[in-house]
Amino acid sequence: MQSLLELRHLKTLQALRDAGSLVRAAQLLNLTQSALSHQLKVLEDQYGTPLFERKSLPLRFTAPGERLLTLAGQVLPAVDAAERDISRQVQGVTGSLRIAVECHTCFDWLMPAMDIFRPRWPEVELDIVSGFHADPVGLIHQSRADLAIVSEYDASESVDFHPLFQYEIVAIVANDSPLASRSFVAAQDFADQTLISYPVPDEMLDIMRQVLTPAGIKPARRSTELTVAMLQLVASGRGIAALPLWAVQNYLERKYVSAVKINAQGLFGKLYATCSAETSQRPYLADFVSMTRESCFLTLPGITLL
Amino acid sequence: MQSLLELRHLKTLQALRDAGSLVRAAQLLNLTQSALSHQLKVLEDQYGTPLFERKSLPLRFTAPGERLLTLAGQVLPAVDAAERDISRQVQGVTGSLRIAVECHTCFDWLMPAMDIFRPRWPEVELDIVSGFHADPVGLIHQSRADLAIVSEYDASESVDFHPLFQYEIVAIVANDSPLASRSFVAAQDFADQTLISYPVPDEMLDIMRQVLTPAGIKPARRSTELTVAMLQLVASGRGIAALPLWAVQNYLERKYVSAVKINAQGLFGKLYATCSAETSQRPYLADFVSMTRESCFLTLPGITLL
DNA sequence: GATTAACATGAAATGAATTCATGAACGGGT
DNA sequence: ACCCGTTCATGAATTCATTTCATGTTAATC
Repeated sequence: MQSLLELRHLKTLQALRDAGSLVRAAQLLNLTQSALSHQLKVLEDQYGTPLFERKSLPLRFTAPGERLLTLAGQVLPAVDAAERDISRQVQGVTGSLRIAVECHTCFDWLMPAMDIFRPRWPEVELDIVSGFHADPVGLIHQSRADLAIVSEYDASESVDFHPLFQYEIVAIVANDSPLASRSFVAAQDFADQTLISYPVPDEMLDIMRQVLTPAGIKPARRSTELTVAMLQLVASGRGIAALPLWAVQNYLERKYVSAVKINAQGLFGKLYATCSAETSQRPYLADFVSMTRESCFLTLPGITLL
Repeated sequence: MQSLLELRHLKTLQALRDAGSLVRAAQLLNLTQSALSHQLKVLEDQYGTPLFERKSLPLRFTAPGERLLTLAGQVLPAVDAAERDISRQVQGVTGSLRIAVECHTCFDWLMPAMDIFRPRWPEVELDIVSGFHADPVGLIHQSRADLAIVSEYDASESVDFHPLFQYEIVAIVANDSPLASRSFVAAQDFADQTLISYPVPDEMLDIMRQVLTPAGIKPARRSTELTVAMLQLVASGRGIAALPLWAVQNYLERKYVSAVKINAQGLFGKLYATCSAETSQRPYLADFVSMTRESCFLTLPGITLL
């Protein structure tokens, strides 16, 4: 009758609470739903009590479940802290993490992620390489950045790619637009529209790169830096935009504008963190990547981890 | 590069510190020395640093090793506490643990063990059934005791046995006795001696039961309640005693008396905790047994866990 | 009533931890 | 100095636990 509780179980319980369901928790942990189900069953058998109510949404934990979550809350941060301390003892970690971004919306999740990172690695110089760069990988080679957030995986580059997440990009149209009631829009629907976008080159926009350019369609363009401004233009009938679903969810719920799927299968943007092989070794890099994935998964609605 | 640190590893590290060597730590954990060696190697590879110095005695930990020990010190008690809380939530634990002992020396380790137990299970009524009983198992059947400490394993009894530990029983003789220089003594050597013992029936003394009675030897007896008094009698040449090595270690180091092995293979006393099947289920019972084994192993010199 | 989403479950497969069987290194004793 | 006993390391085999796969069940939704 030995305790077979392990840190793994505590992590599962926390993920379950944070993610709200076994399926989502499993994504967070890079495991299958089945694995978690088995794991929890073992624990419940061991303690002779259920740990959470399966039916209810939101998920509710039983008293023993809550007790284990409390335990996880004391234990897991302590473990994290200890492992970071050891990293410091072994290789005096005093590096830098200068991040280059090529997409505007990235800031929405990058800032919170950086805020979590900073106190965890106080001695790492954390920075954003200002401006939007068409070739962020170049910045890494020139040592002007340590990490770049990019939307394409290119195995041929001599850098490491760390998958982050995937999100759906939807067409944003005025509520009274004829497109608003369509089940999806295709490339041709953009032909006679003004595409409202961020002020970046074509090849940095997923909608151009993945949909319009391949179809040979080059709509009029109008650009602005701010997402709200783009939505204002759309709402007032000046054109159509293509934005991440998570970035506009709030406005959709308030029916400020309408969203339509792009193509029958939908259009998806992917994000990777890329850095030199050397940077990949740094303990804080792995921490940054996994922490970012986690915090994005928990805060951005409708994303999928890669 | 996920953290593969688990509670198991923290337990190993603590056992290593407490036991002072891999071999002893392995006994404490019911594992082989090899298992621990592999476990630690994995950790050291993971962190890229040794965790302790192998050569030095007493064992020394490196800074990262110490850091993990600190972590273990915060984490493991918290885990213990959480699991006890859950036991209470699941089955309101409000039982009793009345312990019957048949051997005098047992008190030496039983008291400290009880002192550790009490704060861990405040709601369990902890007691010693006073007096020495020839048939402690009977007390269990009569519900006059919940747990008995016995020295023989008898599978035919309708009670559960929980092995505790094994210790060597040595013959204690005066320093100037001719027996003192022998490499061991046998049954015949007791024939013309006075056996100094606790005031209990023959069948409760290992030396009688296992050595003298089988050989048909029945020496004169003289008895006293106190171990020191027995040693005093031996030292002044009044006879010979047979006592657990761990109980007399102090006196041997001060050369107050001499110890001699009994028979070529040595004489070993074994101890088991026995209780009803029902009592075995109680969560605090398992805790008492494992805690007792551990505390005895760490404090009594020269014992082996069963 | 079909359809989707979430969880459970048994069997198979994977993978990790442990043991077994050694070998090397160290530290007394004689 | 040389054995002898002890401790730890190591590679291969084994055992054991965890995870996945494939599928079943249930509940909620349109």
